[in-house]
Amino acid sequence: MERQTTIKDIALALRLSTSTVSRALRDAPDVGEETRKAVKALAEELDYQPNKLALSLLKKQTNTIGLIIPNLDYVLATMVKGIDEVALEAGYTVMVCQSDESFGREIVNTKRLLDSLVDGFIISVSSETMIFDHIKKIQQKKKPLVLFDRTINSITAPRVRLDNVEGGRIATQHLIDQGYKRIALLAGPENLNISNERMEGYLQTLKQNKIKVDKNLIIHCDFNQEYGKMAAKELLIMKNRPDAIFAISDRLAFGALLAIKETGLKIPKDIGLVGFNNDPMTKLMTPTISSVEMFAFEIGKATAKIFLEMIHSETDMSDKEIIFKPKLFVRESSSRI
Amino acid sequence: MERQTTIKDIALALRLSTSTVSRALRDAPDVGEETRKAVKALAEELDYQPNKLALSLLKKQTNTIGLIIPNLDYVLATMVKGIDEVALEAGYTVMVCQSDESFGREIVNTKRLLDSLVDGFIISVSSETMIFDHIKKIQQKKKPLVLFDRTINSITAPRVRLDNVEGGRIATQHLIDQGYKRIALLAGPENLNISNERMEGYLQTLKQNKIKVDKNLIIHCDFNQEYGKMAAKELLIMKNRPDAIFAISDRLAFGALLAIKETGLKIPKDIGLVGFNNDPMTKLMTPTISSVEMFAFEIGKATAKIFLEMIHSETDMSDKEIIFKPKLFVRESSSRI
DNA sequence: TATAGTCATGATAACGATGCCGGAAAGGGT
DNA sequence: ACCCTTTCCGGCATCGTTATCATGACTATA
Repeated sequence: MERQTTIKDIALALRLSTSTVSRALRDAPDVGEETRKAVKALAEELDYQPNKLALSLLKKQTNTIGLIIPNLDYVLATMVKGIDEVALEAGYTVMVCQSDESFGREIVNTKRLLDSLVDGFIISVSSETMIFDHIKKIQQKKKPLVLFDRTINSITAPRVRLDNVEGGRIATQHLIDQGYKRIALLAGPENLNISNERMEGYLQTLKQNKIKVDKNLIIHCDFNQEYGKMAAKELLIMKNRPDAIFAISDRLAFGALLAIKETGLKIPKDIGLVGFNNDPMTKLMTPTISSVEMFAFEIGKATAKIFLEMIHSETDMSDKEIIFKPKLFVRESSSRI
Repeated sequence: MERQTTIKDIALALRLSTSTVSRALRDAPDVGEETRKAVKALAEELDYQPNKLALSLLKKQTNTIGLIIPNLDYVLATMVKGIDEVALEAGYTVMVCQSDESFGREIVNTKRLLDSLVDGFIISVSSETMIFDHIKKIQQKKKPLVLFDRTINSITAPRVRLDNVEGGRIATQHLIDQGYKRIALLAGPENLNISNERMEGYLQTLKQNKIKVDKNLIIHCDFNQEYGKMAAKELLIMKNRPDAIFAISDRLAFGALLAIKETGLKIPKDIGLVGFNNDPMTKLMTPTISSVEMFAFEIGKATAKIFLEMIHSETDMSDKEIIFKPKLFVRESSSRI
């Protein structure tokens, strides 16, 4: 690890004080024209780069954002890309930490990032997380915090998310419109609010259409195609099996698709299927799968923008909430009419 | 941004010097038992956290790894997870930067991370990158550097990668063993060595089996299912169409699958298909797609381990190379016998 | 000609922590 | 009574940079 050239080296070489060199480099006034030129020339020659650590220590600002996410699946990777793009543009670097859906890891990550003195946090909580002390701690330290995607109601902070209830509604209504009568729900983990909100939309829509809710048609499982397949199997062997499945995520829908194929049922004739996320893979399955687009990239960008706004303006934004409207892409798996 | 308690606050409150407080907190000798207890108690009470910036400045070490990757697709996300896991364990934080397959972005990211004084770099280059000055600069500054997955031959640095030639071989040989005669290759960008290595394996195997290479059966395209589909279409409408396609990545294979289906050809009877990466999705397609497993998670872990070794030992490791052996998972898309 | 006002620069403290050196007090051995 | 260890602690420099204030040399004005 080679020693970096510092402002002091330049000062010494030019018989100037560090103050003058510092001013010259920053184009501050109060520096003679010749001096400035000489300093800049030497800086260039020695490949001088200001030491960010020293600056951060002084300014108490690291230009770094701590990003904590549960995993790196298609949706989150896309959101990260959106966040990254906006942050980079604004001169911020993002430190991505995966909690891997584990509460413990999320706490460790939070602590680590707090210690590293990131300027603030952007968080999507893990599915295990039900206690939010670690997040409150961030706020106690008065660090900017923005929640996105999987938000938390008991924490007061700006949030960016999809209107998941609406997403559940449009998916369910679409299935009903296609003539499906017994619509099952493949839901995510029980305490995950994005899942519960989509379920809420599902329930509302059934009620609105005067369809009685059958609790047996609602199954919770982790976001994993294996579980999705098993859960769907369970549904399909029921004596009074559903004639449509609304999966709360495409991963689950993919699993369900497999299960359906194994039973020999025809899609969309015997059974309909709608997923969520609009993963590009939905277009590649046979049949192609209808899915709810959630505008992950846009959500990512909006999240980063709010974060930057929080950093730069001192106004309280804790009640700010940006909600994106979902859009259903109808494909073969649910087109019966 | 609340003011953090510092060692000075504790010193002042306890009428001690900062030196003593510092020693007490670090369990250094030369501190009275009572003093130590008092300091620790107060530190606990005030929720004292040492300022990492100050430490980094002093020690010239940030405990941070700069990770530059071209994108966050399934394979890379899995590798990142492996790197993350090992790094976290060792007390390092990873700064992930996506170059988004752009040469310019890769340079910007490198510069940014260099300025942030990361302790070293782990890099998988973008497909556009053909000039490596930015990477040489890292080495000039004597920062540890490990290349992984998409490595570079003209740079002397430890590297961790798959034996891609072997991967190309086993996939091609498998297709030949299944009785396919005209095997097409859906390759990646022309200057990407992982793609070229897999192609090399393909060519070697054809030669070994005394099959003449038909240049028309080799198509280069970006890693994107749309392009994969278009390229496959091109192949399929040839007068003398191939009876098997070896796609250099599963994304391309998925595209090819669609194209094949649209032409009405039967898989694996009329045409065979093998992909690369063993993306979980291969198991969900209809038919399921044979694919070459590349042990992404293990490659990630091995990469991080080498990096840590480089940091901690002073021995030169620039010729270290870890090569993982690929493994073919045969599925329906190529099982004709 | 004295005084005020530029202009260019230097000196010093500060950010938060550690490492080294030195020194006071207490105790032990001769 | 003297010296030498130990034990415990404070002072100072340091990391690289900027902010604030001070200084010196000119120049313009009354």
